Amino acid sequence: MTVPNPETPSAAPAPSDFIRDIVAQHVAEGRYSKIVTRFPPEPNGYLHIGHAKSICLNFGIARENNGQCNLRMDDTNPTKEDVEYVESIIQDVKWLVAGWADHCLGFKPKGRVPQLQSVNGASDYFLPAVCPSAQNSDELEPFFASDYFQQIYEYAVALIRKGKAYVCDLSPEDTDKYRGTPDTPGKDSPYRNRSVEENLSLFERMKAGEFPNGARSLRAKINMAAPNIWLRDPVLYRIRHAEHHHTGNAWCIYPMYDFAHCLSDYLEGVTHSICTLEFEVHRPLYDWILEELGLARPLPHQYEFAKLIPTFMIVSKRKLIQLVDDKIVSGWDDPRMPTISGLRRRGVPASALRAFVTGLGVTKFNSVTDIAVLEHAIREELNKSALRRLAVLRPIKAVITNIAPDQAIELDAVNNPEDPNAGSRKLRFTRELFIESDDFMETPPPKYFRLRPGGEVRLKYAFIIKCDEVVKDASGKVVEVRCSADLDSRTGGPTASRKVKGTIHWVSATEAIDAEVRLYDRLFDTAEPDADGDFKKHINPHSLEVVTAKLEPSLANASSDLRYQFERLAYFTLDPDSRPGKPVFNRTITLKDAWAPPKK
RNA sequence: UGCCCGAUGGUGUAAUGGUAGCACAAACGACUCUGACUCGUUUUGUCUAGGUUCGAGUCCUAGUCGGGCAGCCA
Repeated sequence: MTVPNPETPSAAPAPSDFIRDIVAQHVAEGRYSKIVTRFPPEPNGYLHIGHAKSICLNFGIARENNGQCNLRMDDTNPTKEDVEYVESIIQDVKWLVAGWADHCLGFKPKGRVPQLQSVNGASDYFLPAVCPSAQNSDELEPFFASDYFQQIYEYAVALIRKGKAYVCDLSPEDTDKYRGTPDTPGKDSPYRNRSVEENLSLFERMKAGEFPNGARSLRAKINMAAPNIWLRDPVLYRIRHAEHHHTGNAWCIYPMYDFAHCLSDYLEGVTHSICTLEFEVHRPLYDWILEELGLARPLPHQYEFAKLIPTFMIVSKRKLIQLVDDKIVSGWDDPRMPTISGLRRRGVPASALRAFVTGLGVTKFNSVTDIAVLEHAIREELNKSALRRLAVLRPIKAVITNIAPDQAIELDAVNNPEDPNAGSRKLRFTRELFIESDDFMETPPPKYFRLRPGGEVRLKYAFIIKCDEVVKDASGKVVEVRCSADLDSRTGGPTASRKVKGTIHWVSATEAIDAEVRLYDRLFDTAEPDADGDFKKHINPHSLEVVTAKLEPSLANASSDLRYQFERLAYFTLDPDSRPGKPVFNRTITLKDAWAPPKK
């Protein structure tokens, strides 16, 4: 059975942007034998919605060009990284890409490191990818920059031999001072002109662990007066006596991002290295390193785009960590978090996330994306796929006085009006019901077309009822409404077509099940929570409200693989906290509500 | 007063020298056994000043405004 995939090129035009234009041109020129991109997170936090944009760009380009996109841990800083993050990243990427670009997901055999090969007579390291959908993925793993430490070390030695790198004894503080500022040139390190032999020996001793952290570094010898700060003899290697999550204690010197990244791209045969705008000024260094090394195969090139900044969210790993550590949220996967795992738990389908980010486009303009665009993408997807169910979040009792206490009337209810194949189910109508407290008002404002004393309303899939009597408790609060049903008005009945303005949802009080329902809302109450640098001041106090709701009985068998629309309310998904007989539902997003009750 | 990048409705984005279009948002209306969905209508835009050209959002020059860069972070 093949279901038309709305994301296939035939159904929707492939996205176009300045990076895809460049790739298309390279394909036309036959510049590379295969288009290879990569998604290279540092495992020092969970992936968030901003990463989703990068993932969709990199995997999208791979997919559109029969290429591949390698997942690579950019793990060159042992003091900040952890396997917990490695595992969450793998899970999140697989989830986002599943059924869309998993055939392009580049992994490698476990433990495999770059192999020496001969290219045009030159020896050359290379580590090709395999794509897991075609292989046994238990034997595969993502790429790790740390798997290349030996090769990267050898490249450093090659640079030293060329006189293009030197060991510097300046302390980190002095290195800063010598660097100058953006508008004043730096000055040469006193160690800049050491002999190749001395550099080789010192670098070897750095590797052997003879020096403490910070005592020496390996630096590229470029130009201390360069207008671009990153060309002022940047540090290539630093000493870090620390255990690494992937390489253990094998190394005490670790390459810096700039040195490791371009070489990792090269080793994997990456053709297009796509990153965010802040790396633009690093590009000359990226190119310098690869060019100086005289490598055998075609070189990768770096392209930059503007990252995603959504309103009502913060997208900074450092700040996200604070939300977790300060227990403002329950964890990285709290459904209010902008993390991929949070969005997943919230009930956002991967396809909606993909549709959202691809609809954004790719440019170099620093923009702010209205959260409404994300919400629209979620509703659009869920409207097509969610099963409709009846549920009452804040119940008040409605007694239908002309139904006998032991009577139960079976009714048909459509599962999804947008999808005829979703079928229908039976609902049982009884004398005692619950209706939404919002759906009854004793003294309603104008244009309120729900239930009121003496008024009529249709109960969805059932009868038109009339409110005859209102029962209040001692404090005057309405606790029950007593109504009579027009028994001819059920679907298909003689008076079914009677015009009644309002239709409300209901559940049988005698048959409904209880469930914990978590009503999530935006985590922040202002569009740009970090604009004043103090995002914690702007936490929305109503970002989570928990209610015990009354659900139609079929929801006892809800599946965590499915999405539900509680009619007239919102979309929901089952939370992993659910236990047999004790379901927990998360509100993904409300339905749009064009009715604005008059404000007092 | 260094270097790099950018600027199109409220927001995001398209137009690759030839009618400024699309989406979201907003407003109004139609439909409705979901005040949902769907459909229709409407409002709002090329940063400024020069120049090239028959013709400029697009090319050139200058300016203005915004972002990035001074980690042995990535």
